[in-house]
Amino acid sequence: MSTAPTRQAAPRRATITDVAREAGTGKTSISRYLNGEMSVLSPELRARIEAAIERLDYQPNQMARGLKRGRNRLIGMLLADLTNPYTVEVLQGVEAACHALGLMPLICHAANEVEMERRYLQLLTTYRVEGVIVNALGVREETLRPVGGGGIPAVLVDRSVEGLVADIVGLDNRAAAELGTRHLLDGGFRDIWFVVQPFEQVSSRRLREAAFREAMAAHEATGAHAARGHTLVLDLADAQQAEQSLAALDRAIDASSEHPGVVGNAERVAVFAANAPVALRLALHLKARYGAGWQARVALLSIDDPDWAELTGVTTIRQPTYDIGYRAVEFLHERIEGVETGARDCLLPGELIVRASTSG
Amino acid sequence: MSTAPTRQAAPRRATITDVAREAGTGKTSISRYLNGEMSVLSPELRARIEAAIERLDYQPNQMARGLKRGRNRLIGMLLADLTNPYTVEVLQGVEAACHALGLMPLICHAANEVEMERRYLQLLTTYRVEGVIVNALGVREETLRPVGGGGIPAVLVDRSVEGLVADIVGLDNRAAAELGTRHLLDGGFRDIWFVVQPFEQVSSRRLREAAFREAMAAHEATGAHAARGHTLVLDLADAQQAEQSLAALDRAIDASSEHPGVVGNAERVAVFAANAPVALRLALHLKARYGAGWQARVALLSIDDPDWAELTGVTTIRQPTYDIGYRAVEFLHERIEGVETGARDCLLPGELIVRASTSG
DNA sequence: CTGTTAGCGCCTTCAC
DNA sequence: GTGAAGGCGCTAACAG
Repeated sequence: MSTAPTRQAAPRRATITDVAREAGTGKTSISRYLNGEMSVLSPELRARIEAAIERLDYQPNQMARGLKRGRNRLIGMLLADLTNPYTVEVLQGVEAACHALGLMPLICHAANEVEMERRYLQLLTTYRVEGVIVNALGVREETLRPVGGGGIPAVLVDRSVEGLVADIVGLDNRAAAELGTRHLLDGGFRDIWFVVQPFEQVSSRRLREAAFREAMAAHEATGAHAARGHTLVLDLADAQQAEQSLAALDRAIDASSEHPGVVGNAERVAVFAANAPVALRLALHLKARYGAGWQARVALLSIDDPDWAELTGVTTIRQPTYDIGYRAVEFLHERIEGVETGARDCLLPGELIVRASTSG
Repeated sequence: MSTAPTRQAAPRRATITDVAREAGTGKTSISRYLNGEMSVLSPELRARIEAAIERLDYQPNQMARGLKRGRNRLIGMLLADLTNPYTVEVLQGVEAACHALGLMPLICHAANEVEMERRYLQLLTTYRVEGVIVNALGVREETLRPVGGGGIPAVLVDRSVEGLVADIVGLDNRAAAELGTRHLLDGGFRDIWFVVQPFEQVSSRRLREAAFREAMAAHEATGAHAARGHTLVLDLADAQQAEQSLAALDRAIDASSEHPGVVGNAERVAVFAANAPVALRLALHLKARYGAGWQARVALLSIDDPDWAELTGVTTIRQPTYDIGYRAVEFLHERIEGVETGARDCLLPGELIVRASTSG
């Protein structure tokens, strides 16, 4: 009458067969029980199964189920950069939606390396994820080929991928950039610098920059006070380039005013950061150069609303990050379930949060 | 001679059987090829296999391999709170180590909800992960039971779990808290508030608080200038409680000095935040209450070194987060490979980064 | 209502 | 060197 083995070394997890034996029935009934087909089970059998499962601490093997059913409820989530708060916030929405839909996200962090991205993508297909949510680096369509037509369903977040037709959800970049630019213009700023990372590859950056220029041009056309707009490319991954860019900005600031603190917005340089990482880099640089009072010299405005914006009083345009993540999963889920509509765009609006930086 | 089907609807991924047929051989040889047993394959066959794989764009199904081999190279990573920059940084180390060791991390975010944590843990075992890295909430051992003895290998990050014996890697909390306290004491501060989230459940918080008190006591014993230490519990999840705590702090600050800006450290209140989320909450509150010049009133020091610390000139104790994540995976890997040593502790040192906040 | 029979895609003896 | 057969844990027809 040996009940429990004394040595608990590697107590191989109970399988469906074990449970069947324990309950004195066949595997089928167990399977039915697991899949909630209760109506087809006599209360008596059901009770026995319940007991057996309990006794053996049985938990069905998802891998095996997946293998058999051809769907494992796994989806991939490819992230370009987790140090960007935007990404983490989106992730929260993704997690929540996955949970609600019974999906399990496999999170992969490319850490801004294209090669990593490629490897992860391939790894994900190897695990037979049912779909992928991609917040891509500026990669080519070919890297994503397996994902697009004929491949596994994909939905893009924030940025599109050249040549790849897929659902995309993200900020309404045009509206957001315009909103910010207009806010600055309305505030009386006449010298506005739009600072953005190299944007050829990344659609959202491209769109923001273009919208900025258009908004400036539109303002020009109204004949209101003259204002000059500049686009400054800041490559956060290239120290050399970054230094140069920042130096150019410094020159503009130095030229704009010799009397910090007593100038109106018309004399103050406004800097419009295309996203939080850029804004942070700018703020750190400006503080290092102009001291704690740097904001008297420069008005910073940023797309994205990181922690420190409130703390430093920087005006921002907050993205509906949680919703972006949530919607992305919903879209993907629909695709997985077989929806065949053409590629959809889901553009969510940003929210302007005015703080001291642009009101001074 | 139909080569490619015109309709690419759902081109079921090629299986090992397809490849075998395409290469005109048996599945066994394909399997051998996949597992790198090249020496046992004639160059000729090997070439044919290579070609077939190429032609079919074949990628072995990890799930099936896992099912057969009993190991799927998946590990779970349970995170208490992704909004804490600490977590993200640790994650980077984890990702890197996984990559190096051929593991695939399944990342789960409990978002500070114990119930979520439980669910994810159960989900992870369901996917038959080979091990788990846990940055737990203040949960009971029972929740983690499946993980500990007899269950799947686990290694803890940052906090221990009561009653659970497992490897743990994290900051040397005692040394870090002592380092910070001494820095404050050396700076001449006489009124020091240690602010920490409810710490009964979380070992790292408990250790930091205890070390703080001990350091204060030790200072007392030296007979140097008198200094008072207070522990303030700040529950970030409870608005009511938080308000009260902050009010208590405010009273202390108000009492300490009526002449902001002209006081030395002896008159200035020092606040030692047990981690970044606490520090942020404090900074936001203090700024709201005392305005942009709040740092003239209060000296803030924090364990953790978030983005905004440099920007606002706050002194910090930086944790070796990347290494923590990396080591955690290494430990886990060893366990997976069968290492049976007793539970190990890996305590890594923090680094004091002195900024303006504590030098004024 | 319940059990039996085939596989899902892959690896692993064990023969040829 | 190579291939056929069996089984990992589970589900999905089919019978009873």
